[in-house]
Amino acid sequence: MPELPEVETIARGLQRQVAGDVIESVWIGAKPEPLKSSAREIARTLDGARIAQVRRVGKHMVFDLERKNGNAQWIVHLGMTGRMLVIDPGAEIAKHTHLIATLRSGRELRFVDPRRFGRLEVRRADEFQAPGQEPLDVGFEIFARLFRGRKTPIKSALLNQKLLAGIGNIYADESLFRAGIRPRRRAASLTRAELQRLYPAIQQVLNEAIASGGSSVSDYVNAEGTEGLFQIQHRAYGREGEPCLTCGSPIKRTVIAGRSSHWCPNCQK
DNA sequence: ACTATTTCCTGGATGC
DNA sequence: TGCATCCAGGAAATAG
Repeated sequence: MPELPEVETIARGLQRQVAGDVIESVWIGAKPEPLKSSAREIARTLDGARIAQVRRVGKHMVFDLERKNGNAQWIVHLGMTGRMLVIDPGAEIAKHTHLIATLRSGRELRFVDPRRFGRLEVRRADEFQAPGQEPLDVGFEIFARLFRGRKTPIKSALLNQKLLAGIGNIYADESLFRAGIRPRRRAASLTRAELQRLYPAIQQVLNEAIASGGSSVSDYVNAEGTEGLFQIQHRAYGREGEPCLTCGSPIKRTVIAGRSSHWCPNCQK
């Protein structure tokens, strides 16, 4: 499931491969995502546009587009199973391909998403903003203030994109494990000392995951179709019943806010 | 203003 | 082997 490190990896790959390229034609399938902009509007905006830059904002990918009729942005959210691939036109069209952009270089940009939780949207240039703070950029004081007065479990707060943009279920569990904090703790109950552990834990786990090309748990691959490697370094997520790598206690799994949460009953307080 | 719950969607895993 | 059921989860919608 693409979270910040996976989206960052894909965006870097796309920046390397398609920045400077020009979209010459656009096909949108009959049953695409629930689009946030109309199919016609997306096709019209992409058609003829030069891809100036591809970058990540939260869990979103932003294509900055240069157009004769005014610059624009193509914003892609991959949801659970979305893939944005650069492929040769001859390649077979995978099931659940919802959009194909033909590039001047002769390649194709294909958006594939079986579960259709992804979202596509176009906007005028510079309109799109992250819904919350970037975890890798935010300063500690602003970070600490995000949780003040919040009764919701810290796990839910970390998943709330309006607070921090980019953290999903895997990296929330991994960050809380590293910080030694139980996922069900009320966000406001975290002491300053705990916040001072959580803040670098989030940044470390995200940076290590980016360095490993992300976590491939189910569907995630980068723009070249290659899987990430960080899943083998998970210490909590997906390890229910397995021994804690620190103390040996079996990792527990509980459901918080409808999401499975993995934690060590001994190391996390 | 918050918080919790439900809904969307398909493929893979599981159970009988 | 086949069929039904469950589960995964990001975020918007809905309910409290």
